[in-house]
Amino acid sequence: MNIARVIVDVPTSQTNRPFDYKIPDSLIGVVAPGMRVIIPFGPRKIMGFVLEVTDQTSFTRLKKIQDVMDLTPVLTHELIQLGRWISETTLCFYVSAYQAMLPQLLKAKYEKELWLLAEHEDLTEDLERLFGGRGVVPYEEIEASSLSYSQIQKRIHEGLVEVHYKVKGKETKKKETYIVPGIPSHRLEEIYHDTPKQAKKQRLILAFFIEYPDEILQKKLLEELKTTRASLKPLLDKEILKTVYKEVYRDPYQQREYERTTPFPLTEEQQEAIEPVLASIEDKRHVPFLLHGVTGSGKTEVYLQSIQQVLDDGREAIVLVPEIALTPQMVERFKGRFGSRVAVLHSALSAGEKFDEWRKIQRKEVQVVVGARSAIFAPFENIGIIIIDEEHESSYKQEDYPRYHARDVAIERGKYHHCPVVLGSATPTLESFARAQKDVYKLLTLKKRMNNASMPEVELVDMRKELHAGNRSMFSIQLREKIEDRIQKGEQVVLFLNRRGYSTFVMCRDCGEVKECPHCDIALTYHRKAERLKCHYCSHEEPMPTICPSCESDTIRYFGTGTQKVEESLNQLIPDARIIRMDVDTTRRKGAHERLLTKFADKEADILLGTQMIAKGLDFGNVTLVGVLAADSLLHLPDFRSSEKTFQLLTQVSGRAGRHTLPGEVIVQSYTPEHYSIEMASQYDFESFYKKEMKMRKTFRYPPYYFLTLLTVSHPNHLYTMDVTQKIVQFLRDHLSDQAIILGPTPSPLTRIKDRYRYQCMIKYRNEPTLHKVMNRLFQIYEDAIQQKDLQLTIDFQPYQLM
DNA sequence: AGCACGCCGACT
DNA sequence: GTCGGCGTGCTC
Repeated sequence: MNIARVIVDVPTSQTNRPFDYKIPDSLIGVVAPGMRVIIPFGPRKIMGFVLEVTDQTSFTRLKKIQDVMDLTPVLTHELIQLGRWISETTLCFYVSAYQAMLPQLLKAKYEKELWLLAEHEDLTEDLERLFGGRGVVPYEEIEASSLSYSQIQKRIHEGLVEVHYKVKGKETKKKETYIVPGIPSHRLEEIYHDTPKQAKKQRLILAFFIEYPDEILQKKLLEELKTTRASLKPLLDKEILKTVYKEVYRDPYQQREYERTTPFPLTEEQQEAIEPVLASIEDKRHVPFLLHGVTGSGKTEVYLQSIQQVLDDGREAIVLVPEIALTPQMVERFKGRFGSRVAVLHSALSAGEKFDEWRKIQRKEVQVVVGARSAIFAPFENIGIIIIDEEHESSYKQEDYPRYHARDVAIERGKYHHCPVVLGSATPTLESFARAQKDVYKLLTLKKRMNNASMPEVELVDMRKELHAGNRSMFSIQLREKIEDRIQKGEQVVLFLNRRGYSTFVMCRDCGEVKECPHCDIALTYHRKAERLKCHYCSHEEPMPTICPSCESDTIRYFGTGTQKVEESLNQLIPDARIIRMDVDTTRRKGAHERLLTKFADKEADILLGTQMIAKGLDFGNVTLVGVLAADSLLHLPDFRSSEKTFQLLTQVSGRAGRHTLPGEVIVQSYTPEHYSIEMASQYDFESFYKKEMKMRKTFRYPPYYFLTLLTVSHPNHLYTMDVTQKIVQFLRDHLSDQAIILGPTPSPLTRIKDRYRYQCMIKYRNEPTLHKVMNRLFQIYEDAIQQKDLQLTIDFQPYQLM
């Protein structure tokens, strides 16, 4: 067993297969499947993942593994299989799938160095200058020097210098230094007596350890005895004392005290919902559940008690929460119940913090992980339940390579571990609800809110009528009056602005010219603070023009509604309102999100004004009014899910009001209040919406009736892009069944991004068993063009974003 | 990816 | 003739 099968860290189709390596004697028994190793590959050294250890190979001469990067495997047997499944179902490279499962910090980094071989007298003048007395220089320095790479090449051939490759990215654990006695305590006393009186500090330290022979943090010891390392050093040198390094975790939640909660008694409805879940945990049976519960119906308590059962059984739990809802409030609920048995993984953590949380999972020091999408890869080995809260959230689908959906991964893992997967939502996706109707998922329903609270009354306001009545502000009379009323009563208001499709663009009032990004076909967004225009797709930036670049008129202005603008007009309308604005700008700094919410919870403000990020998971008892400023801004996006998204968003936002004892009220402003998604959301009528939307999907042949696959072709040359897309469409027509509907080629909704033209082709199908094979063929056919001509093909099976 | 090998044009 | 352009193929 001295041969390792390794996936190399070179994401190309030619290297997307295992390579065999010999395990050197010194590493036999150390190298194990799931470990990262450093291997020679061609002339360089790179990282690789060990898939398996065998004694078979079809090669006569194997290179040796140079070193291991981990002492324990970073991928479990299950994750190795899962990675293969991901790469095959999403068409990505094996390495990319494995990389996606690990924290960023474990990604290998490469460095090249130039090593001097020759003696000084043999050096050419150019090398003398480059090295300047040193033996090694970073490869990048060549660029900065007057030497060209070809000259260096020559020197390498002459044997004067050599290129060395370094792989970085070993585990970086944060360590703390502890001091312990290196000898038994009776000997300490002897030494104490033998130590001369003038060595005052040394005697002090010895006396300390005679009294407390336990290990102590070096920093603490020095502080306590008011001394420095200088007096510690001789004792360490004589091995009377020893240093011990201990790994410490960068725990962002370490400082915080969580109030412990105990299970609440469940309502009858909750009891009914939890029983099948508990049963499947007990029977170790994989059952996918869809928990459809209205906002405030106590889904979380069902999760918590299911997890409790899993922990009592000695198993582990994964809870996925949308990034945006991973608020301190949410974390608190899990930490409050399970304390230090919980690890939290989300994007606001630093790379080091993420790694440390991951380490706790790997070492089985925690049994529960609460996290965003990528937490689905938590390296647990004995999973008892996987929960996906807010199942409908689009953030569970990764939008770049590998394009996996956390829900699919969860179900795949659930099958492996024979455990239930619970998908929870107040507004499930049509896909999931349809599966529940067909009994693919088992449906559990919570119809009542906790504490018998009623759903807040929703009032639709037709903004067209407001406009005709002469109200040109963005607040209807009703909304404005209600806000004033709540402020007077000392109650709080949440105002929601859906920013997408409502960004502030710049237009000339004279000629109608809209300022667009020179690299992307999209309007630039005006940023007030910097007085600049920015592109949200590439990072292009330019100053706000004072005159129109096309007609030189000075009437160029910005339009649209941002949270800043809403805040301003709110200030004018109700001057004594205290407003907290939450958007990307005000929450960028670490912890800002939490600070603002705490402020609001402490009633230091009357109004919380924000975008998407305030739609989820917030729970403030004093909020009795929710205002939605522009309900239909999502509705007009070129996306077949726009109605569904509108319905979901309105339902979620409405759920923010009246969660406790005070009754809540919601005002929804819209220019199309008669649209079924808005009307049905205002009545909390999911079933009717589901039926109506399903009909639409059937008519237009969209999911869940049809599967979709989106193929995007991009290249800097417009004609070439169109041409390739056309050929691809033809190829697909020739190779897929005549049941498949192939749409295209069409320009992508964003036709040009970063100076690349983008065309797409959409495939709608019900059953195409050869689809993956055909797509693979397609990649093979265009492999050369992709490598050499800068062509890009992206394939997204079951896309969420159609852009 | 990154590198070597190899075959063509334009220069000391 | 040779230096250097980049198309082609390989990495256990």
